Amino acid sequence: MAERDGAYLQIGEVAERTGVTQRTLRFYEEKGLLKPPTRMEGGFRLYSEDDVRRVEQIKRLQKLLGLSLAEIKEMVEAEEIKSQIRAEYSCEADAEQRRRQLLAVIAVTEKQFAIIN
Amino acid sequence: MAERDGAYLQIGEVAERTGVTQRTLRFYEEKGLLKPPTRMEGGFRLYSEDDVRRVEQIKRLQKLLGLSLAEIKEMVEAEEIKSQIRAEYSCEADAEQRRRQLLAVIAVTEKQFAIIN
DNA sequence: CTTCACCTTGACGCGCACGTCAGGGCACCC
DNA sequence: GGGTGCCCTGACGTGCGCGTCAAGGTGAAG
Repeated sequence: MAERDGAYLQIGEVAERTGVTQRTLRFYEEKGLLKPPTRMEGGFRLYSEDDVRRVEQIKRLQKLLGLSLAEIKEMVEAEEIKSQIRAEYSCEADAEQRRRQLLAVIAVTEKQFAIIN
Repeated sequence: MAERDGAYLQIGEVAERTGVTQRTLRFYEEKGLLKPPTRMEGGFRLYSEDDVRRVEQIKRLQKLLGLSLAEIKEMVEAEEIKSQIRAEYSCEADAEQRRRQLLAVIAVTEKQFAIIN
């Protein structure tokens, strides 16, 4: 039943690509940071490119901003809701995205201010 | 032997001012993030305003940039060396400070870039 | 000299973010 | 059917950054 084999990745490949361990990927799933991926009949996890991008986003938020996984989870859940909204009201979702970018810029600017004193 | 009493603070006052606990102050000292403060005869710690500023700097680096205490310790030690150099070659030290500010700005800009994608 | 708030040094505990086995199943190739 | 390599789920271990007692010393007031 393997349709478009190349589009899905096993956990080991995702680990190698993103630089996190398999344990970490399962841990993120357990904590609700990654949605449970599809599985093959045997139970092996099959990740999409979207999942890979989300892992990279998590790493960025964690390493660059020092956010906890709980905080990142909230952001991820907000993303979920946002994309659901976008599916129905696209222009509102775009505004939401712009607002989020601005908030990020503001946060960074505050940091800059604090560092320079 | 108490000359200029008001210039020195006990650990409880520092804790209240900076918003960290007494435990945290002792922990930072233990880990080399704060230099051992002067003591009164009985053993009570006496902190200077400089110490207070350093605690606030540590909190900034920790909360805003998500640095580990080990990383912050390295920065603090670099500060130490820098101020020693400044005592001897002041113009060179100023250049060093400007370089550090620029490095901070670059770090922040990289973060900004990463967040916006 | 007593009282009471504040301080001291251990030492154990805890939540987070995983690491690291143990014991077993699955996929694919020969 | 037998390897070989990748995967599965527990479950316990680990380092960091402190929190939290325990047991006792200090300092200033009365």
